[in-house]
Amino acid sequence: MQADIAPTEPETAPKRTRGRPRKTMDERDDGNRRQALLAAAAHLFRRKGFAATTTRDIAAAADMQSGSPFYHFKSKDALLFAVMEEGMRSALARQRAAAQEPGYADLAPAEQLRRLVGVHFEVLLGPGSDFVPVMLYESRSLPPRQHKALGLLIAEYESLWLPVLIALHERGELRAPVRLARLLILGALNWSVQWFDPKKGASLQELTDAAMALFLKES
Amino acid sequence: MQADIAPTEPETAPKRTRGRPRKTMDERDDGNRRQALLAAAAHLFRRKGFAATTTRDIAAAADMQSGSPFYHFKSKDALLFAVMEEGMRSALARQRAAAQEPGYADLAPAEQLRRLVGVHFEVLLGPGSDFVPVMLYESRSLPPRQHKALGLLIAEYESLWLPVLIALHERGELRAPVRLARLLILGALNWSVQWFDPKKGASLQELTDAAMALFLKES
DNA sequence: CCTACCGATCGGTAGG
DNA sequence: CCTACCGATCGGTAGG
Repeated sequence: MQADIAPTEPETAPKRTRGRPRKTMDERDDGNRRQALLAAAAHLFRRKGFAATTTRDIAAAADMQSGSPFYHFKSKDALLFAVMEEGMRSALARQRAAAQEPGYADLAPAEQLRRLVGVHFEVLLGPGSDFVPVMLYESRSLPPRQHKALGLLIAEYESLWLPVLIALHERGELRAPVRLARLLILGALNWSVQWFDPKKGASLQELTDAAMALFLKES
Repeated sequence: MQADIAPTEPETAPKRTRGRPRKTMDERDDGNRRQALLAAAAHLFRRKGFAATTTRDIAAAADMQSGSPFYHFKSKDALLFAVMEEGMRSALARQRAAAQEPGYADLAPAEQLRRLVGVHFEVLLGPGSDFVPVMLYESRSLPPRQHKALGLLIAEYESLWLPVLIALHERGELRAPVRLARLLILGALNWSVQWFDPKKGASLQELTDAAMALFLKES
């Protein structure tokens, strides 16, 4: 997802033994400093929350000085919004890609739901998954205007689930009312951000299986 | 908890027409100022988050001056912990009361789960339900020591669910692995804090029904 | 509990 | 992007 042209580091003299690596030319000219800021912000916002994270924290994590984030982003709010927007666009793209794989349309609804759930867990818990969790847990920190803009993307994402849930409901494999079911199901998945530990416990595959077993009558 | 020997307030003339009501004798002597602070803090922490809430905000909401909260609580952290602890103790007490109603032990496991779910929704979304949501969504703001203390109460609360889920699993009414099922189920319920609107949409009863229909094979 | 206040920190900016 | 800096705000305290 992220371009990561890792340069060699031509430091002529090894001056430092602690601290993060100093920026080299390659890194600087790259125009990827904005991405570095986004990734640092996403990580810190997820770990400490938006309000408790300092723009100085973010700058340091991206190896910059305290004022430099404002060269790339107008404000701290703008950084938050950019993180969330990137998270949602990426999530949407991944779900759409999964739905466009050959043969997807012929799958049984239960199998289609399994794909949705699996991709959702990956987006929430897989590698590089800081962006969407920030979106989920910090949206109240957004100014109203941007909150509304985000809402459109969220609605789009949720709309991907509806036809599948309707089909399952019609077949009797999902008994709860469809719209409430969607809220409850997404809640069950989203909450995993709070407790999932990649270093121990279940794998994403096991999680997906458990969710399917929990929600569906037959599968 | 704190002695509160409040003097009478000999205002000879009514000077104000705006602003929240001035404390009267009854309110002041009460020793309930601490409770007022707790309720105000819970409300604001839930709405804006812990870090984004100012001790000045809280003081104003409890009709005090900016320094006064620190007469009742050692620090802002202490206030947060008190909110969370009260929330968990109340939730535990309500679940235990529900489990002690006559005939509860003879209920089918599905019916016992329904009680657990119903009380859980009330604790999260019913009147005066600011305390537990704060606990759910702000626990990362707690210092480690208090985070651990809270963890004990949470474990106690979760332990109430296990026997019921095990019984359901044995009967084939719950197919997912019990521990994962508990995490997913509580997640589905807890997430309702994000979207539930008491003024429109489903009632708590409908929510409970939908959750039961979603999770259980027969009921 | 209020008054008056302090030291630290924070988001953001000018100017290069 | 860095340097140097500002104004505002914040948690907390002394002293009554």
